[in-house]
Amino acid sequence: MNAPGRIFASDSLISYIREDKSLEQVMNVAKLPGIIQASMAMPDIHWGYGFPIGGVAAFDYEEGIVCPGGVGYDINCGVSLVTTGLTLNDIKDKKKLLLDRIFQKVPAGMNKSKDLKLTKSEINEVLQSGLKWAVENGYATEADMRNTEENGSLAMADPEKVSPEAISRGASQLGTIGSGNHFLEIQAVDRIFEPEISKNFGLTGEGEVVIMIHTGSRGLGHQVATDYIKTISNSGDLNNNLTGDRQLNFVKTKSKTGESYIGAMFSAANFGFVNRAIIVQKIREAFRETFSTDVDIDRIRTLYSLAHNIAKIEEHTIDGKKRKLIVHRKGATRAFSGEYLQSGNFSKYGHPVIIPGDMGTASYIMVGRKENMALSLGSTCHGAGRKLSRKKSMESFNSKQVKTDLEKSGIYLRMVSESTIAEEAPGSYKDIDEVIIAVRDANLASPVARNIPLAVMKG
DNA sequence: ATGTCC
Repeated sequence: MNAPGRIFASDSLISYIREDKSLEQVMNVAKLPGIIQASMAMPDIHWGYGFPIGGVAAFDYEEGIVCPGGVGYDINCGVSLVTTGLTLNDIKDKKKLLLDRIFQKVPAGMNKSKDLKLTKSEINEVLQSGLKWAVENGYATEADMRNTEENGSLAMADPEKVSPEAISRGASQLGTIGSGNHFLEIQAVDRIFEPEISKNFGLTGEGEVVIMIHTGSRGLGHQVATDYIKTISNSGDLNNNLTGDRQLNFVKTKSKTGESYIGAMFSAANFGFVNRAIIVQKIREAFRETFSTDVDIDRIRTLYSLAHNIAKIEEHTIDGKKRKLIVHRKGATRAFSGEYLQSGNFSKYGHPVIIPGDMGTASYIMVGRKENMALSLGSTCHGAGRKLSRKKSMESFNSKQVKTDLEKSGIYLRMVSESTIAEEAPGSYKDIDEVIIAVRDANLASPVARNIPLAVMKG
């Protein structure tokens, strides 16, 4: 190993890590050349391809490497949270109608977008400029853009490095949810822990209705990851893999392939930001149709949108020296404090950090602690983290039973595929409250608010 | 995660 492993967990959460191969994966990542500080893992860590899900690893940007497996297949898988200004009481009679409308407008599962098919040159613009394209074309507001990581527009994106196959897969997937753990959920703010910060984030108070979107760059990002993992493993260079696991292939950032991957990965990330923003627009339409003039559409706002599968170029202080690093976060969320951000909307407390739970349990809005820069390169968890493999979940849960149980708790469920529901049953995941306590006690991030689900749609 | 197979 070229660096130690550093796992953030509580006594009870560490027991899950002993049960799967994620500890071995933390060790594999630690073998990568030039790894800075440590191969890190968040409390929701679990087994993934190559890197563990919940892993963080950084390398020098100029001299070091980039590893597509350290980002994963769903590039810019991430979360957006939308505030409505409405209370639980305002929507109680229309909860089902609202979710039905959204379900009608936002394709999930294998379904594609019917009304939004882009030409090749339009897709190139999406990949190049992300949310800037969405704002210019009426698919997002200026405020949506301001409240998105990097304004939803990664400048180093290079659409020419995205294969035609990836582009064709993405062509009719903007504004879609997908399947697996992706979802759209109507929630209510259940508890506010930090009233000052929650106000700064744009929350009105306990009981406010909010909407959470969890999706990424769909087939487009998946194809980008597949393309580059294949290119690197077929390059014949025996020095780009030390572990035998091709999902841990790496290349020098400044090599031709390294620069191409970064340009393609950032393009896919821009696509992911636009994907979530278009879903926000569809939510606005659904509110307008459901509440007519009773609701102020301008009040439907993006609280924040951010990625938890991405590699970013960031400046960090390492051994007292400022260095430009490429920080891989796979199933880990950026959580920068106000001190680090210095300017912009959230420079007072830090940017909002959105942490989804599984369906049926709570989700959190958090804020990064300044101590986390030295501890985790400004990172925190990305969710509850799986406890059972997809296969084990399918064997253990029955989708009809899951739906009945959710409805008993007052949670309305719309789904495309029954098997996804069994795969994603709440019992497949760790206890989100436990993960949040571990993150808080490790000084990575503090809870600002806790949300509970009212209605959920899945692929 | 994923047109769950090149």
